[in-house]
Amino acid sequence: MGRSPCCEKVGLKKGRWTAEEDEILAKYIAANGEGSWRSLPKNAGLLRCGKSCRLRWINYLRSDLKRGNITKEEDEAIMKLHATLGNRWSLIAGHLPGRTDNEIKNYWNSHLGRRIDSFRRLGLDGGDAAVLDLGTLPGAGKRRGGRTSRSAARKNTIGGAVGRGQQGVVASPPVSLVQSDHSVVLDPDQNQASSVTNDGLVDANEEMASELLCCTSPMDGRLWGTDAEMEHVLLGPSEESLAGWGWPDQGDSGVMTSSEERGGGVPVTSGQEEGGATGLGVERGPELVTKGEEMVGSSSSQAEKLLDWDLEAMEAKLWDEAGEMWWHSELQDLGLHGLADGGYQEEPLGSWLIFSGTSLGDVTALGRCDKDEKGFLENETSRATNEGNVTGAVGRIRFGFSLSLSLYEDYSERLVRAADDATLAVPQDQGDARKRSAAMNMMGRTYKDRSYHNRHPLPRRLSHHPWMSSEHLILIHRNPLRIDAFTLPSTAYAL
DNA sequence: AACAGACTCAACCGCGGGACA
DNA sequence: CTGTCCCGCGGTTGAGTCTGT
Repeated sequence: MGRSPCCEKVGLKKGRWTAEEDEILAKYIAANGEGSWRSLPKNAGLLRCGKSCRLRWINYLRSDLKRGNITKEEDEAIMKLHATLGNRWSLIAGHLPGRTDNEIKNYWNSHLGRRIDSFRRLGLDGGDAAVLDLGTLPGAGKRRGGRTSRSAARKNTIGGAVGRGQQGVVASPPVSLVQSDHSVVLDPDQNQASSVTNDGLVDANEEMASELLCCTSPMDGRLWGTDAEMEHVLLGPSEESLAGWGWPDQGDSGVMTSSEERGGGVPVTSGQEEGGATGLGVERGPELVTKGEEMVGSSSSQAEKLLDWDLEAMEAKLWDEAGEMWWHSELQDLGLHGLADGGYQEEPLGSWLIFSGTSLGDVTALGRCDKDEKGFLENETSRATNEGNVTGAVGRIRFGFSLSLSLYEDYSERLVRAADDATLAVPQDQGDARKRSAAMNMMGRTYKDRSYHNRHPLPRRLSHHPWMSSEHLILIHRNPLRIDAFTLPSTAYAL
């Protein structure tokens, strides 16, 4: 049976609300209270659908709404909450009094995405300084377009002393997962339960969300504390377990071992910290911090199960024949031809698989790279990860460019990243404005190819890993088999 | 000055789930 | 147990505005 419409649509007004309609709605709710949205328009004399009335009230007319721009504190809170709760805007809004889910959603989709683009990055050589602050580049971080002025003016004139009815504010749950050092350490058993039951998952994440807003320690951003958590990230709610893989005991100190020491690749940490300290207490720029340990071959069969995920299928799409065609097209679209003969050289594929995800498990980054590309790609992946949402990213170095490609978003999103990466490749110390301009202009390219979504579906198996957070990154090394996990300190958000 | 397109954000849409008969 | 109503949520759209060329 088809669903009945929420209201009789014929003859109802749509689109922008007028001041008169706002006044009618506000007066009616002041007199009668919220609720009964279906019957409200008729009773109030509005030619609007009940849903539209509700939306207008919730998002605009309520008297307790904050007016004005998102503050820095709110901005940081949104970042942290999103890392934990994902796109559950209503929950996030519940932690930000006076802000609506719609407002936060819009803010995230515009401001924060832009913010991430100005993310300070680490150098390829693991040196001290960030390579480039995109925020200093032309166009970066610059507000363009929009209707803020008029909108703000309207907001200041509309919505007066109307009462507020019940609203779905989420009460802060008791904190139970946090240790005194402010790092969140989960009991593996609880973690298991949370992975299995959706309810547990929601509760635990909300608890973490509340705690994240309470913490002031530099450890704020840490969500993982145990290898058991990583197991669940990797294996999800599956019955399979990595138990027996022989995870070395790291304790909960957060002290991590540099994968550089084991793998001989580019240092993951920036070099700002001697001795492979955690970096979680460092106040300057974002850093990747290794967390994982070497995997020994005794449990390779289980490891192979892990690697036999749909990751394999995805890899094939990305890197095998079809994938190469795709790369070819991609590069041509970007006008990148690298080699003198107009072609480009296929580099030997490395053995690193990289993936990461936003909170609640949407994988946001997947790729693999050669060992010597690892450091930069990790940075790239971390950036993609911090961009959050459902974006997937595949990074690779070609001709000095690191292309980041979205698996889920449309081509324009991918090209923005690619252009952004190209910008990074521009020698800034030379002040070559022309090259910079060319690189930045690539950001203007837009494509709409939704079919890509259908051709490259995300493996369901990788979805909904409860402890995946935008602050974390996992790398799976095939030979020798090893899994590294990285924690991005919360300072990564402090731009 | 005109234009293209980037950007914001209010509003719409479809769906899921709870309540209830 | 089933069907319906209603609410609320998250994703998406597109009008309006601004900026760069």
